[in-house]
Amino acid sequence: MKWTKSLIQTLREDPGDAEIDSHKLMVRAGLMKKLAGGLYTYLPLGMRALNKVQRRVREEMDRAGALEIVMPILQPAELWKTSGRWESMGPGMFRVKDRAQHDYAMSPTAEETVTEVVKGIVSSYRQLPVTVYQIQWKFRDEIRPRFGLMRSKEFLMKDAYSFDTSLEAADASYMAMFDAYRRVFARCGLKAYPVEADTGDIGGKFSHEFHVLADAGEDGIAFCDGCGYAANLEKAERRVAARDDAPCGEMETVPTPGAKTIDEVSKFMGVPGSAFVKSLVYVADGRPVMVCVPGDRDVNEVKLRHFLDAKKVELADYDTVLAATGANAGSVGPVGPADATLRIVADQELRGARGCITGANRDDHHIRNVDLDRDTAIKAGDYADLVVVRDGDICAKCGKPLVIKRGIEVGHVFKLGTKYTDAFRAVYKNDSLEEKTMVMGCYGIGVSRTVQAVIEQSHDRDGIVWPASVAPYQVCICLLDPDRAEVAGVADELESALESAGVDVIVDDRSERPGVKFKDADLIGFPVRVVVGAKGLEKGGVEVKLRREDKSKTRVVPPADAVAAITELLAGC
RNA sequence: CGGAGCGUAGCGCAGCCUGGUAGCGCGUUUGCUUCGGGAGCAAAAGGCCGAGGGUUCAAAUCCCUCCGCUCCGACCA
Repeated sequence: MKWTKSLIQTLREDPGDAEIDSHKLMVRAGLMKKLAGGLYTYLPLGMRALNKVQRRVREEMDRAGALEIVMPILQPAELWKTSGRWESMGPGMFRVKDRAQHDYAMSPTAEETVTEVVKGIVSSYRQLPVTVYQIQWKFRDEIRPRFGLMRSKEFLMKDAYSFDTSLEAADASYMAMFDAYRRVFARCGLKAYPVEADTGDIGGKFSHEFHVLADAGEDGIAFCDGCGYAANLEKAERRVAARDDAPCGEMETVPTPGAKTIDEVSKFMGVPGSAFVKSLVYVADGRPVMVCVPGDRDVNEVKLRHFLDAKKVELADYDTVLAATGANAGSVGPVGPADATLRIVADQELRGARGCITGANRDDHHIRNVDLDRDTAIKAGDYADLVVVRDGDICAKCGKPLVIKRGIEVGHVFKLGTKYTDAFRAVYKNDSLEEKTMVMGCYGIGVSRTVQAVIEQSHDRDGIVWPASVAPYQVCICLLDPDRAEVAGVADELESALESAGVDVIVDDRSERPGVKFKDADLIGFPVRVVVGAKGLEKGGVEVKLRREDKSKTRVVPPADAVAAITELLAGC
C-alpha cells in the first residue's frame, strides 16, 4: 500500500473535544473521525486495527470451539417483552418502529434473540453443549457518551452464548471462554486482569470482568497483593473487625443549625466523620428504606440492591425523606423514625456501635451517645456489607490490605443460569426423554473499545506504540527520496517481498521532508519503521527501527536481508 | 435530567465586553529555494460566523427561542 493512496490524515494538534490520550491519538493519527456525539467513522487505519482485533477474537473463539453466526441488529419487541427487558432496559435501549408501527429494539445485546434461535434448533442433549458467537454492532443510548470509543452509542461487540445440559456442564463452557478471553487479550498485546464482578441487568449469579488498568478507566477495581483477589468496586468485599465499644451515656439531642452534610456537622461539633452514622433514605422497588453506614463511608447501591433483593434502588427524593422520617435530608437518623414501618438496614461495621452521632429526625438537630443496639430499631438481621471498599481496607479472603486501581472493562463473562431459557422455554430432551431447561452463559468483548484500550495502554509522547498483532500496518517504509528511481525501486521491491511474506506494509511515498515522515510514523505507531533513502543505501542498506526502541538501536541491513530481519523483529512485538 | 462552558474555513483558535464590509496558526493548491526528526519565501483557494426570530440605519458582536458539542453532577443529606 502506498501512503499517497491511503486516505491518511494526521493532525498536528489535539482535537478540542478529547480528554484522554488514547482518544486524542486515535483522532490525531487519523484512525477515526467523529460524526456526532458518541458516533465515529472508522477511517482506513482505524478500520484495519479494528479488523485485526476482530481477527484475534475469531481465532480464539474458533479455537475454543465456538461457532460464528450473525444475528439481526433490529430485534422484535416481543422477544424483549418475553424476558421482561423491554421494560427493565428503560431508556438505555434504542427503539424504533416500522411502518406498521411494530416495535423493535436496536440490539444492545442478544440473549433473547440467541435463545430464541437456539431453542428452535436444539432439541436433544446430543446437540449440547454448544457455544455460538457473533461480532456485531451494538447500540446503547448512553447517558453520557465519552472518551471516544470508551463509551459510545454504537460499538462493535463480540458476544458469545453457551448452552449446556446442567450447571456443572455450564461451568466447563464458562471456563473455556474464560481461558479464551485470556488468550484474546494477550494476543492483542494487552495486560488484562480478570476480576470478580456484579452481574447487573444481564442476570445470573457469577461473573468476571476483564480489565485493562489505566488511569482513564471508568471502573474502580480492588486488588489484593496477598491472595490475588481482584474485584470490581461494585462487588469487592472487605473484612471488618468485631468492635468492642465502651458503653456510652444516655442519648443527648444537640442543635446543629444549618449543618447538613457529615462534613459540616463534623466541623460544627468538632468530631471526626467516622464517629457519625450516616443515614440515607433509599427507595427500593417503591418502598423507602433507611440505610446506615459509617460517616466516612459510601453506600454501595449494588450491594444494597442485592441485600434487599430489589430490582431497583435509588436515593429517595426530599419529600419521601420527609414523609418517612419527619425530618428533611441532613437531619435523619435511625432513632425513632416517624414512620415505624420504615425498614432500617446498616453496614456490618456498625454492629455493636456505641457512642456515635446520628441525625435526630428533627431538622437541624443531631443526637450523640447513640448505642445502635440499645437505641435504634436496627435488628440483628439488618446488618450487612453495604459500603464501597476503599484503599487500605482488609481483604475478605486473606486479611491483607486492598489496593484500588482503575480499569477499562474490555470483556465480561457471565454464568447466566436459566433466566432466559426459562423465559423462552428453551428445553431439550435428556436420555430419559425428559424435558430439561438449557443452562446458559454469555460472554462479551468490546472489540472497538479494545482497540482504544490497546492505545491507552501502549503509547508515549510521540504517539501510539502498536503491538504487531493489531497494528494497522506492521511496517512503514519511509521512502526518503521518492524521485530517485533506484531508491524508489528498492522500496518497491521490499514492499512486494514483505507482502509475499504476509507482512502488512505501507510505503510513505509522499514528497515530504524526512522529519514529517518520521513524526507521522511515530504518531501512527507502526511497530517497525524502515528508512529507504539514498544516504542509507550508500552506507550499504536500509535502516530498520522498532517503534518502541530508541533510534540509537537502528539496524542497517542490506536490502536482500531486510525481509528476514524484519520478520524476526516482528515476531518479538 | 440539573449546572457550567463552547459552537467563527478541513483542524486548532482570536474577534463579541464597547455593533460599522471576517482574522491568525496548521492543513490544502501553485511556484522557487530547501531536504535525516513536523523547512523558508511568494502567491492563491476556502466561511449565509450552529439554526430561527427580534432590536437597530447597520448584528459574528445585543436580546429571545431552538439545535449541537464538551465538562461536572445525577447520590453521601
